[in-house]
Amino acid sequence: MQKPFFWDSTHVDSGQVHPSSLSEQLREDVEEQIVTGAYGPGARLDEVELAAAFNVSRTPAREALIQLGAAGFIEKRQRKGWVVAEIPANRLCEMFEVMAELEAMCARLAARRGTEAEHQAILAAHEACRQACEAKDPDAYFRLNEEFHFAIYNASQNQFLIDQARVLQRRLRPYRRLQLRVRSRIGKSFEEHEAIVKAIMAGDADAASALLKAHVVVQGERFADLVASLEACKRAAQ
Amino acid sequence: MQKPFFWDSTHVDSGQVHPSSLSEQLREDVEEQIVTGAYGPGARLDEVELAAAFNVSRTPAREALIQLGAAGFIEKRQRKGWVVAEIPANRLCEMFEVMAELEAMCARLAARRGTEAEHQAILAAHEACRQACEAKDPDAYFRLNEEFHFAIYNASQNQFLIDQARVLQRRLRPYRRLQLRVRSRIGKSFEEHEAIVKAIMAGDADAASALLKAHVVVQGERFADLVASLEACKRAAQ
DNA sequence: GATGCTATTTCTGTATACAGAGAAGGCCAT
DNA sequence: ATGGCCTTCTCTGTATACAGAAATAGCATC
Repeated sequence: MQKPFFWDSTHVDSGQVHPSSLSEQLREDVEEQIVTGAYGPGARLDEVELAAAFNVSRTPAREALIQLGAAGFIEKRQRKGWVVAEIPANRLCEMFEVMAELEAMCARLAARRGTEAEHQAILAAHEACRQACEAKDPDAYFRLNEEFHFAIYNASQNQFLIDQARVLQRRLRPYRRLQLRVRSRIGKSFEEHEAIVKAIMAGDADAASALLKAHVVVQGERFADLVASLEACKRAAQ
Repeated sequence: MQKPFFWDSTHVDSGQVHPSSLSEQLREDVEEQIVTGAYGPGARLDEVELAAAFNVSRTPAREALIQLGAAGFIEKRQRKGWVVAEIPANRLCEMFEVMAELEAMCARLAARRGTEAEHQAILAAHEACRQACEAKDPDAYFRLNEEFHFAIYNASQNQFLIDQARVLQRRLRPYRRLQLRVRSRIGKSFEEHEAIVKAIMAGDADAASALLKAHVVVQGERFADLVASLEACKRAAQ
């Protein structure tokens, strides 16, 4: 291996306060890989392999895996090491159901007590979505859609809720990405956004909440339709 | 220290599948201490001290702390080690707000799709609460009240929601315990339970949801009233 | 040829050694 | 006496060594 070098200058100068240790660094990197789908569900994460890949010892690798495990991204199978969590379809539906409720809560609070600046941020994110929608750019829409939802979270005036929503959103991210394939969804999605934005701006908390809940739930249901093909793909990939 | 002895027989024979490692064991024990309030907010958790207390090396102690940190129970202060999370009052209010929403969701689903057996379990838990209430036994009520709420979670038919609700309930537990001191609260709480149970049994999802939300929110508000004294107590204890 | 027993290897949890960075405390100078 | 600097000590992150248990494979026996 090598002498413990602690963080080299490539990391200290980043704007982030975070990555003060190799384990943190590793956790972030691997989490990103999982969230973007680079490590698919069921992928093995061997601690010694991981350590070798990052040129560190087993200790930080282990610590990173432990953290990812605690966050639910990976799970430890007895005597089989860590694997990226394979969330069964029904569990995913449950997660979408909860996500819908959290987002609905965000929308309600955003309508009721979001600041003018936060409302403007929602509008701006919405307009960005419009452009991606009109340009029929699914990748851009996927990204901007997330920002739109984040803008709503941010207007809730409840930091804990914001954190929870973002965490769950992140866990669902690799699965939501699948929905890109359903092209017609984008237009529908944008229309729904439009109604949600109107309700929030009008201060109609109940409408905003109901509309956003339906918006997310329909994603979950659309997703459920895709589950079968996902399972098939996964089996084919193995 | 001693030779690595792995789990001694005191742990394997427990019904649990879990505590296959010292770090797990440690995590559970320390979490329990935090949740019951034995380690109050701000308490330092030194990894070498902890290791010594459990007669293990730093490694499992570290791993336990990392897990607790990932779960939000403790936080790492730079150059100051781990301390039990000191959740500011406003953050706690936010957490109660989210808790209320999750529980309301549980109640709605319990009313809508809880099984007969699950409804009976709710009734049974409610009756147990009644006895503790009539016996004016705050400790028993505190415990049975939790079971009542758990019974509602369990009737939601959404395992992910159940898990999330339990996790958040657990994080809030040390703070809810404070409310024991407000004696008059117990009778009120029981009355609210009564209404909630009626709504769930009647299948009135909206009423069940609204009532449970109000029930939790009021706890949060009551709690907020206590915050000042808590802060005072904490400072006095230091 | 199949099955069971044993030996070896691998895997994972734990202990320990080590090194660098901060903090603390003492010393010198002004 | 006080402020700045240097020395030491502690604290924490990382590497590595080690040991026990399970998996695997090879061998022998039926």
